[in-house]
Amino acid sequence: MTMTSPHSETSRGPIRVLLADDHELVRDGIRARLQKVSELEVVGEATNGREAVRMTRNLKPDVLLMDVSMPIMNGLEAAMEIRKTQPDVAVLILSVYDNPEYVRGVVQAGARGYILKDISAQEMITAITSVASGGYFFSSAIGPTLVGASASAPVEDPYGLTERERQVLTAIAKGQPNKEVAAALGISVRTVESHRLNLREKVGSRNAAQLYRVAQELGLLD
Amino acid sequence: MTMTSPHSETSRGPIRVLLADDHELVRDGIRARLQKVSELEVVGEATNGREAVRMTRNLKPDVLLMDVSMPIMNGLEAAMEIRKTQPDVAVLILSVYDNPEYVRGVVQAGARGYILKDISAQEMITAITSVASGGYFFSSAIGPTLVGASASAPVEDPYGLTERERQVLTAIAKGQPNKEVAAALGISVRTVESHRLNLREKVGSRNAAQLYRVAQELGLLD
DNA sequence: CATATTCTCAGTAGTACTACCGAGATTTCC
DNA sequence: GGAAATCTCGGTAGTACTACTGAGAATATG
Repeated sequence: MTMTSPHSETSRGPIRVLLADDHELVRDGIRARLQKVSELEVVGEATNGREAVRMTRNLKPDVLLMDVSMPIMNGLEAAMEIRKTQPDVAVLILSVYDNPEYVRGVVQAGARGYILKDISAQEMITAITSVASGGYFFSSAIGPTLVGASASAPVEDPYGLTERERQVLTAIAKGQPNKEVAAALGISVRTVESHRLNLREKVGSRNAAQLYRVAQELGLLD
Repeated sequence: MTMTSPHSETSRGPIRVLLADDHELVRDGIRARLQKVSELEVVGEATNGREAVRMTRNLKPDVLLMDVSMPIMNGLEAAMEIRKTQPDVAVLILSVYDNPEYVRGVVQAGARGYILKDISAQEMITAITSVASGGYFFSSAIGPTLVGASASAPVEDPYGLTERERQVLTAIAKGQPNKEVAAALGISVRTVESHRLNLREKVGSRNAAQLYRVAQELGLLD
């Protein structure tokens, strides 16, 4: 609700950007891109999270463009630290993962945006401008996960569940007791129990309460 | 994953914007704001959702800046229609509600952004540029709800749970059996059972599997 | 101070789930 | 054709959860 004095490039000169990435090549690439635009100014480069936090304190940039995976302190930890100590700095997370399980955590960590490394120069500039002026920006590929749903890609099943097991899991997650699941699938209660046992084994949960989590994780509940 | 040919103002002239709001005053205000920027061009104005859909088809704007509440067809319905028929058009939703229960629905409806009417001119321009270039944009006030959790406001508990009940629910959702919950809270198993019973009664669930859902809904699991 | 709510705990009984074991039928794959 | 996986079902036993009733103690609430 409370705005943290967003940057407005029409009023206060160029947007000051601090880069944080452990790969020099990437930093050079970003710098090359941003140099072409007069509204943006790269004021420093950090090679890990801790350095990013320290440099943010000293340089007071408008935007911190930061990779997630870095040695010593990763981007998420750094983002959390900065939210606490330097809330005026807009953190824009850069990641290679277009399977963005992270997005939720990223926003919770206080970041103002999440962009992928395959983003175009134009989009990157737009993203920086967006977060600098007080908004949240996300790459287009991120969209579906913003609403929690797994959307198009039904999530690569990390547990190796069979089709039948998924059916049973879905029913269980809806709160149906074994008896009803059995009736719904036209099999015996014992069979459902078997599936249930296998399910818990495969996903490593101790009881029914946990199965809901897995069902949701697998996107079986939309 | 698939990009829908995002607009890039460096390559193809001004961003073509279609306005949709049932209040002329608001449209005039937006138009006045956008006119000051050469990269933006207002190509038309609609006064309701149906008109917005039709004009989108004819004018093929890059961005449709649309109010949520409009007569005949509201912004959400229009957004869904446009996603189906004109997926290349980026829909940016304008709303007065800073209590953004809508955000989830807005994104699901296919919109690429959600901004509040108290937004500054600069931010509005940034938002339009953002969605035009393929990203998602959200006003800063929207942030907390992006992650589902209510962040600052601990979610209005719709069930009227007591503090103790929330503690028990949290433990149950983590998969702990009653015995462990009892030990963790320093009470007897019977008491935990009582709480559990009351919980299921209050939230209307039949078994443990469902309780996880509620715990998550209440934001007890972060 | 009376009332209500919350939190605590117990008895009793029934239902549901968990944990093993084994095993036949079917399909898939090499 | 044999191996492997899947789906099916049963026995037995123990643990966990559900359902209902009742009730004392502490804490708000009026």
